[in-house]
Amino acid sequence: MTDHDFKIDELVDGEELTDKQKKIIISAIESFAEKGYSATSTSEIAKKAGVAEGTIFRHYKTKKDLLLAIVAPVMAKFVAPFIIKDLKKVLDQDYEHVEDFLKAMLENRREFLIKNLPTVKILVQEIPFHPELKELFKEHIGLRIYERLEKLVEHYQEKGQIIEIPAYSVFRMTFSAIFGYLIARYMILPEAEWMMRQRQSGQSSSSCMD
Amino acid sequence: MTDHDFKIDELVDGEELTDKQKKIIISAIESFAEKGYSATSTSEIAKKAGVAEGTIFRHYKTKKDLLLAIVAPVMAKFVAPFIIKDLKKVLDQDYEHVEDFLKAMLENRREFLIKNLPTVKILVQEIPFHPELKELFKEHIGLRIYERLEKLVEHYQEKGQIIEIPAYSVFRMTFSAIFGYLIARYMILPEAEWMMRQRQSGQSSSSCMD
Amino acid sequence: MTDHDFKIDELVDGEELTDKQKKIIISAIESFAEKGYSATSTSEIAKKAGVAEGTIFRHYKTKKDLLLAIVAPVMAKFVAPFIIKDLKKVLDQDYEHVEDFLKAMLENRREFLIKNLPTVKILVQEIPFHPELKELFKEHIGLRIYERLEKLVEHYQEKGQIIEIPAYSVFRMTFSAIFGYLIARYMILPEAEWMMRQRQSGQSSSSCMD
Amino acid sequence: MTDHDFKIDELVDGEELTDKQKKIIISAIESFAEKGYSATSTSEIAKKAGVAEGTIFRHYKTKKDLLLAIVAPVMAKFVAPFIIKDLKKVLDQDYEHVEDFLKAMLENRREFLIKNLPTVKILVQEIPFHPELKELFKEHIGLRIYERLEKLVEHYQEKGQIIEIPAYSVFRMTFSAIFGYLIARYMILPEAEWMMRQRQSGQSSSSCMD
DNA sequence: CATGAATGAGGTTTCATTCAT
DNA sequence: TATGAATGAAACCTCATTCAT
Repeated sequence: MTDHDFKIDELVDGEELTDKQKKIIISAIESFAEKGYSATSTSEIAKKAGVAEGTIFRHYKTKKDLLLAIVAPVMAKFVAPFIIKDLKKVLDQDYEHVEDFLKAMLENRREFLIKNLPTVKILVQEIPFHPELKELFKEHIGLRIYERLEKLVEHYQEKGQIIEIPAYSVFRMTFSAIFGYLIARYMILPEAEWMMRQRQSGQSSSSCMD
Repeated sequence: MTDHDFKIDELVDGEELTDKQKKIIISAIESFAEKGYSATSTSEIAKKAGVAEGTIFRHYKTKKDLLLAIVAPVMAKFVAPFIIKDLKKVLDQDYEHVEDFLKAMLENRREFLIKNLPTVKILVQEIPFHPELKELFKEHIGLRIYERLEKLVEHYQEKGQIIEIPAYSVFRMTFSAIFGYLIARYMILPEAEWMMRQRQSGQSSSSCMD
Repeated sequence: MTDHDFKIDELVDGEELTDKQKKIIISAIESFAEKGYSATSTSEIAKKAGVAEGTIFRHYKTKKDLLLAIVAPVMAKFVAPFIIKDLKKVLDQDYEHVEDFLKAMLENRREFLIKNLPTVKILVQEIPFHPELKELFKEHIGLRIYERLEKLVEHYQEKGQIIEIPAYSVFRMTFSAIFGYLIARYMILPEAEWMMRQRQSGQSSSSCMD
Repeated sequence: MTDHDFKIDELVDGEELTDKQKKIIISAIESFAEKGYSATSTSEIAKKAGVAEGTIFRHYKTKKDLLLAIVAPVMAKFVAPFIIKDLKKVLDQDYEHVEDFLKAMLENRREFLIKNLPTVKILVQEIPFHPELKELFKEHIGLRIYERLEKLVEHYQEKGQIIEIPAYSVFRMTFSAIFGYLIARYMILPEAEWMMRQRQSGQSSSSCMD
């Protein structure tokens, strides 16, 4: 599934980007993640990217367009593994138990998150402030994924592995638990380096919970 | 424990605040929570508070001082319940099992979070961008709480209720799980109203997981 | 009637303008008249007025607001003499013949134009490019004056002094003739100093046609 | 005399203009007339013309060159009818009375103006702001026409049809009257569609004064 | 204490123009 | 010849902050 991400990576990022455009994107990601969208100035991005300020606006009509150009692909990539055709069957045969499914999902999305840490950080930080982002998120996650997961929940409920409560409650709880954990673990805690008194480095441990 | 919060409330918030000062704080909280610190202008806050632009700076030397004046108290209130003297004994007698302790803590901090939603939102949103905030957080949470919790972990480890891994690992996992959940459940999901297709209202359910 | 203009002058211009505001208006009039609205930069106006650029925007939210603040009063002043109550009677007794009325009007508005030359110039130059200006003009000139003049035309038609064609045709012809003349004479020709080979100066001659 | 205009049309406009050049000119005329020279951007012209931004500058070194390329021909065309050799004789035999001459001139130049409305509009709008334009105008109108008209005035003064005042005064008055009228009638009034309550359409009436 | 006019640095964006392709 | 990416100066405008009243 990882290679899935990869192909989409190429499709979305590599598509027809001039050299300077790439530099702009990279610089913007760095600065947005570090200081936040509002607190980052376009002149700063330009300087870091080694281009003239005007160049940014040739490629992205506004500063917000630049934000969207950064954040939209990570949404697309985020949903990719859920879009596999006939999801139900595939999962059915792969994962007898919900726990297996959840484990796999956690693992899979954790990898994704680590690989796209700064971009996801920007997305999570900025989503509350930009209606456009909310809309994008709704389209990608809401309308595309939610209904698939709903079926999935019902499937496992039929198998008696999930209690009989509304699917959206299951979803809400699961989402809060899994993504809450990922966000806290990889995006909030790492800022608090002071906590790491013993082992410093972020060993790419593969255990599910560390 | 709720009344505990309350006393501190008075101590910190009510202490010598002029009428205009209160209006400023309220307006600032509203705007910061809605648009973020950087994207909120002081003139906007002044207008919403019904005071002159200069008045803000009479009370808070800089815009960042205003942010700190808002965010510092919620940190203080957040740690309050952990500061009870002789925490060990108290907890020891109250909670035979870790699960009970965790349940109580989750419940207690959930109440706190709900009561201070906008302010906590601001704190969580802005902490990554302001070294001063990180420092404050470190002082409050890090140095005051962490060592207490460490002892607590060791206490439950001695009782055989927690496996023998470094205390900081236990802390990290627990923190990620509990606060990740709270953040996702109360600060991220509520933005996505679209998800609520069936039951709309946020019934103040008291079950631990909803 | 001249003193009429004057009182309005005070009312509109002098009303509550800070010292710097006046300087800004004066500088803006000068620059707009000389180079046109679009070709004049706010920084230029600020420099000429001896104020910071930000000061302009404290008083006029946008550059266009500044233009309107300059141009709106001259419209108001322009219509003033037509707003005298019971216009019909007054004119009736004053001017037996249309020619007398037209002469008086030409003379009167000529004085006005000369006294407000730069501002009127700006108005005439910019009106084609700004829908807001057109709207203002329509309100002031169109709806207020046109109907009064219509009655006037009918009045003189009854007296047999104007041929029986639609009032708006009379108005259009008269307006074109009188104001076309004034514009050409006082706003276009003076730019062509080369033509004045003999007598240079613009003596404030009072003959009706010179 | 109309066909006169035509030949010059070909001479000036058609001379060696590539397809793209024509499109650029047409787009520029449209935009300049609508928004003014300063408020029109070259990129806008390029887009409207369907050419690359750089293409404009391949043909016209600067934006102002483009303006001149548009405005210079209409000046040339404007003077054309006055340049007929032996003007004096021709006019002498054609028009016994000044009134006839003026009538013919008004009629003739009105046709010209209507046929070239957008370009003349640009010329009239921009002339006050561009010394180069004033210079061009002076060369064309001033030095070429003025002296011819001076003779004409003297001719009619000798015939006793014009009072004995300096020729330049006659010229000024006549110019103001005729061109003021044309400008007001065809370039200012048409912007005020609100005035046309009765007859909407601009019937190409041929009466001298409508 | 409170005000709000004033500031000037800095923000985003536009624009005429150049130049390698 | 035509293109359009790149430029950087300058445009309009915002903002946190100061200070005389």
